[in-house]
Amino acid sequence: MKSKKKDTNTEALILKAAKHIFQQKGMVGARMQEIADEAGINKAMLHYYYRSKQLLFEAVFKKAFSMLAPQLNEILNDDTSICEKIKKFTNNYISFVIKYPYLPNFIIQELNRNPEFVKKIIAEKLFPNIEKFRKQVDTKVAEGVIRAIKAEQLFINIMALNIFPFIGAPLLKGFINSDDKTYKKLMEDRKTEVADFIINSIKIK
Amino acid sequence: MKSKKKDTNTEALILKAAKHIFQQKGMVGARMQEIADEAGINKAMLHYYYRSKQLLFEAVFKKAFSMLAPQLNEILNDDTSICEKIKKFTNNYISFVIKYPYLPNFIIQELNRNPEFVKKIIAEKLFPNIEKFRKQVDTKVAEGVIRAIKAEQLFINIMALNIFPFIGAPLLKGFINSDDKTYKKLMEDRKTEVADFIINSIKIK
DNA sequence: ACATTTGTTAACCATTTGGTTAAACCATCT
DNA sequence: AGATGGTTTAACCAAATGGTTAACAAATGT
Repeated sequence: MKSKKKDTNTEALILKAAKHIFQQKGMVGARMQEIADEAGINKAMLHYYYRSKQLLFEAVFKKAFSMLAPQLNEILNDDTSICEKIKKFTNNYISFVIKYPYLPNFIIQELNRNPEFVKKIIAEKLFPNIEKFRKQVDTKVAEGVIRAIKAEQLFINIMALNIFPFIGAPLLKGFINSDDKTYKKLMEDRKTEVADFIINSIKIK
Repeated sequence: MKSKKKDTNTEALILKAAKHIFQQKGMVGARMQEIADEAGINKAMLHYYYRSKQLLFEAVFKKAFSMLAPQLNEILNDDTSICEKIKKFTNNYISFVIKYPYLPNFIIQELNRNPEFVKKIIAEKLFPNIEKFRKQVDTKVAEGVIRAIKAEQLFINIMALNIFPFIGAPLLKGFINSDDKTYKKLMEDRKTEVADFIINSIKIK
């Protein structure tokens, strides 16, 4: 495609700035000029490297999604027991989101804005699949190890308990009357609390 | 009092159209012209009745929030037992959201865009409070009726399990490979499934 | 009946926004 | 050195957008 020189890679610089702005303000709220300013370069460069706002956005979105997807593979395509997976996943996922707090909200907000985008991503194989997890759950239910529950519902519950507290943070902070520090502590506690909650619910004692 | 002008209340017409557009596209994505078109009136009327986009938006947001808040009072300020509350709330809330599917996403998206808004709403007393619920949970934990869990965490879990499946629908539909009809069936099932899931987790048997 | 207030409209305005252009810049090759 | 070709910049543009204005229409009060 293009050259080899340059130690300051403008293309990567743009992507980094775009990631920051897009994840904070969303596709419609972000301004090309603001991205250029953040990258410290001329606005025309954005179009030189990425042609349009839409294409720049898609580059950012795909990169964000490709960071999130592997986290989910942990629960969908791992070979350990269900309880182990849940423990490992909740612990790792919450650490992950504390590190990248804008990520889940960004992805979900943009998917809601444009649901057709999902098909595009599935077509590019970035999407993990639930099949393996479903079989494992069905088997364990049949064996009587966990109580009767549909794999889909269990999966939705796991996602909800892990993801929502971050997306709904402003709302939840209002209800439970806590400042940022207190809330962050609650999230830290959830690294084990969530797994316990789920396992307590499904495990037959 | 009765006349052509008055039996079609323009102010209410605007609010209805604004609700529709804002909830679908958010504050930044919505266009004043589009709202005017949807209401079938001149754009200047929007400013005549609501002065600015910001004020029109706030009117819509407050109305939306005041619809959601009473739902939550059911779990925070009701006098029945915890299990009863959870059952009643999940059933009612899911029915409510199936009826107004854009509402939770709208509120959460806008609160994330502008977290200071929370203070404004709290100041206007639209916000339910967790205090009563906290006392009830603490008591029941002490009595040994439910297992040890912090009221805040239980509350977050209840919110997450009820709200997230709607906000994260596009994402979840992708993972579990289901079309709109199948997904809606899953949501219907959750009216009882969610309560069972929670109660199984906290009740001491 | 007429004046005043309230409601409504089309045309207009200033600013912002995504996107383009033409010229300049700069590293490399001959 | 000069030509070459990718890279960068300032200036520019057309469309869109939130908001305003002035004139007009419909009610209402006196």
